[in-house]
Amino acid sequence: MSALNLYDTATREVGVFKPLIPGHVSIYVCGATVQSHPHIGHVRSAVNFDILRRWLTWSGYDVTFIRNVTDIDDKILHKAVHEKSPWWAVAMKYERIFTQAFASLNVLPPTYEPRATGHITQMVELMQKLIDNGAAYAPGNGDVYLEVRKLKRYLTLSGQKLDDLQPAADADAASSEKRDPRDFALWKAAKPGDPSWPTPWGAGRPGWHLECSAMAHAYLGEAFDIHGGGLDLVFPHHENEIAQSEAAGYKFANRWLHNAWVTQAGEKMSKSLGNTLQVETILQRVRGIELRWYLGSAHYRSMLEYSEAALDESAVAFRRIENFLTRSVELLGIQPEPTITDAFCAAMNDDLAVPAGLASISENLRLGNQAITDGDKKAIAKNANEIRGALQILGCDPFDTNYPQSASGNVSAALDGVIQLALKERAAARERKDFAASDAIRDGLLALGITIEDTAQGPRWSMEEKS
RNA sequence: GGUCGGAUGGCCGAGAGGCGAGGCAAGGGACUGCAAAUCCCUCUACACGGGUUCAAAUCCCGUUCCGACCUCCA
Repeated sequence: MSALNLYDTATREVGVFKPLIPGHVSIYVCGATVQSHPHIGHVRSAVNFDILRRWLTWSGYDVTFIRNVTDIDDKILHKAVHEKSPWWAVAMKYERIFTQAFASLNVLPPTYEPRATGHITQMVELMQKLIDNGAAYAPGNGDVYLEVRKLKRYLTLSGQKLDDLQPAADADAASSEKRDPRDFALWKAAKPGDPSWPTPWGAGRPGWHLECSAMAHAYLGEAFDIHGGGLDLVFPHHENEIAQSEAAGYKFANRWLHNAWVTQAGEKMSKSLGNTLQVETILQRVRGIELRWYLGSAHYRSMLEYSEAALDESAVAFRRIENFLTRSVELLGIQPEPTITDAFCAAMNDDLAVPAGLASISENLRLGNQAITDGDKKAIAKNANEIRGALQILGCDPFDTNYPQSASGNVSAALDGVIQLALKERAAARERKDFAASDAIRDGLLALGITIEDTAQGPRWSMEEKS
């Protein structure tokens, strides 16, 4: 088996992945700031990292996967005013919606999912360490800032130079206590009415995603293998996490992975552009497993240009695969045993080249369908096993009970009985060449969403499933 | 202004010096009472201009266009 190669944003190169502790992989992924409904860009990120996680697990690693929830920030407070609801109620409401969205796409729950507000103690400890080290300062107004000029390695992830940055909007030095306009707030002094927690420097709340540094350290220690997130987090979010963590003496992340966006008309999906597509909306069009197949099918570092046509096409393609697996179960009487082919393995090991893996699934599908025609049970099983193995890594295994399964036993048995009666009538009509009658039965069933296909093994029926 | 990505056939989408990934659509064929499903065959390509090389979609230089980030976006 080839070794896993992964891209690293810090070096901009694909290289062999070597975990810090053999056999174990620690991952921290920046999760949601729970201030609104998830759009499909959010869940793409989750799907991409879920595929990474499943692949690592399949490869034999023991994976610790931390994905945080940021449940306190300016936007949440803003939303709380807007929704006339306490900030914590807003955060919890959207957290639940995110969790629901992840679950409907079969994104595995993280090993642990820490919330920012549960880690104020760790943040205060981290700030104390930074102040003791001379990297941060508290000017006395309740804020705590990181002094970026003191950091030699600042901005190495994004490859920028401090002096080239456009000055921040709040850079009017007169009103600021900052020593440099580019210094960023680790902690923000409480404004009247805002939630706050006590610290040695005054009551306030977390500033610039201090929580990610604090929580990554709390659960993964001084150093960990992979830090992930969306491409737009590279700067400033991840730069600042690095700055905070390294200035505190931590080694922090060994490797950085960033997923690209879902775009529309070439533009990133974002609230400010008003072009977001909510997960709940898309799930009225396709099932969760189909949305996941669509989002996972592009390479994680490529932009995914959304269109309804592409989504529909992708869903149809998935149903073809699913249909083959269903037929293989009908013909063999057992569910496929997941197997990973060399081709799929090589693709995944090449920086998670899912599109190349999809080509190998296509090959399996072609051979599998051929095998059904030939009645070659051994070949049917082989290809079904290999397809199911690949689908399992992609989180799109139709037999996975995390996805809604078809109707309950006795209802579907009754339905099957009713349809078999109709099919018997149709067979009799065909026998006496009364095709008008036989087609009427088929059309009638089709109108109910039930498709009849005549196969070498006799007629089979299927019903379109809703998510 | 700085940093970083991208442009591939009708469409989607890989590849990163030689052998035209794959899918969808289209056309033809097989099968079928007809459908559906399935299989087989065929077709179309690397934004532009130079250069390096025996060989460039791939490397180099330049150009055009598109996008992202530059202090609370996945």
